[in-house]
Amino acid sequence: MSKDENEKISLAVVKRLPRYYRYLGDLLEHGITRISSGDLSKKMGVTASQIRQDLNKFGCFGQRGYGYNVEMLYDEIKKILGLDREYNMIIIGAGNLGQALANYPNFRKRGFKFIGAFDKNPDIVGKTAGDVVIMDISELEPFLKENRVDIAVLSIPKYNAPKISPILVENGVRGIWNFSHIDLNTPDNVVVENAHLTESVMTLSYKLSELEKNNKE
Amino acid sequence: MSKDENEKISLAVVKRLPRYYRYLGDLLEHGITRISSGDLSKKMGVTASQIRQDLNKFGCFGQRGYGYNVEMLYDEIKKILGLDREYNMIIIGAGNLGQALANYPNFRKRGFKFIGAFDKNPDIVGKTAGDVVIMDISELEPFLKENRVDIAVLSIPKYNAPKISPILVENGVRGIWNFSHIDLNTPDNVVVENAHLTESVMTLSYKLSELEKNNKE
DNA sequence: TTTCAGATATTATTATTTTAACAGAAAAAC
DNA sequence: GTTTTTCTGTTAAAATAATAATATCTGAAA
Repeated sequence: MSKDENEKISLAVVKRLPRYYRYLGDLLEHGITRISSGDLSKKMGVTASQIRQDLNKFGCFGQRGYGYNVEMLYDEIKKILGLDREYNMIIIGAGNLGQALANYPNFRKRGFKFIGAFDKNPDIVGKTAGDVVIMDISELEPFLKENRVDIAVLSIPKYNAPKISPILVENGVRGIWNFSHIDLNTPDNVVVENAHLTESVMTLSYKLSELEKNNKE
Repeated sequence: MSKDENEKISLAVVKRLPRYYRYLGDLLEHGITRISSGDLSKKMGVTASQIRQDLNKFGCFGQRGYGYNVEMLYDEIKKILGLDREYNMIIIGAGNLGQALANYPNFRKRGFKFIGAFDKNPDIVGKTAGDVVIMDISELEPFLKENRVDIAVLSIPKYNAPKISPILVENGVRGIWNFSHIDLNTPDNVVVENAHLTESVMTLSYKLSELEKNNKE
């Protein structure tokens, strides 16, 4: 590797990696074995320079005069993203969204494995979400003590999240995928990725408003 | 307004607005009528400078020596985000995720109104998602010709998305909330907001890997 | 072999974004 | 009232990020 291993990679770069990964997967599916940053940039609508710089942060994966080997690069990004292992996941809040996630088959394919689901609503406790039976939320803590849980999906109303979050943290959960409309306060040894759908749709409505504003002018 | 109306606001700023909006909503709920950028910055964990600069892009909403009036600022951001109107939405792909979104009551509260849902799976056509009956995908085009649809939620497998997207565009849909794992090519008069959950969870697994890497050192 | 186009790694430049600084207006204190 | 403090809008500086430029390496064809 050409770069300082300890150099902190910016989130902007990291957030682009899954997209590269997706495009490389598509290329693989189409049997394309090599690609240059220039060609990839045309496909993706970004500058070739950015692609080269982004990848170069993690190592020298390309070859001058040749480009990048698709399969090799795909595997490298897979490793960088931590997709070369399995994650045990649980769902907290097995409502509509929680169940939708549990039923989504692609997660399992990528190594994200649901091993439990919890809810406080007695009407759905006992039913299944994906492969797992929904347990009562009171069983969460004992479950955590008996099972290694890497990621908790938090899809509960915002006012409940601050109660649940510490239980997760204290029992060894190190990753939280947060769909609740609240910012979690977690210690440094826990990582949170927010998936705030409401904020996403608000961004869309902003863009729509801008569009209409410009049309009127 | 202090600024050039035509100045293009960067997406980075826009993406922060919903979060301000959420915090202001919380303040309102707690009966707090005024707040300074400094106090808000402590709550939100961002710099006061950024808050002032962000807000100032849209107007002079604050008052020296006083701060910001919570309710007034809340309403202003609401307007900026285009949340002071209703949006007619449809769901394309009423699988687990589509149904979860249709059933989420907060959308309606915010003015996002589902008026239709479509799927090609005959097993679910005829069932209801939220308030609407799921129609066969063949009815999409006639539906669009008869109803004003502002936003289409695209939650279908990626290989179907390129077929559907032009139908939406040609029939007047101007906003697409894209959950499909593909980048849509749409003309300038259409806006797309991607909600790529897979990319989000990959970012989480990256963060987890970094965490573990640092622990080992 | 040698040459040369192709393509990267890397450095330099430019643009954007964030943070800091501060003058001045309003509110609060006295 | 007057003074002091608060707190914004705005300008300036610093830090990041994106783009462009370039030196260098590779592989293949002549």
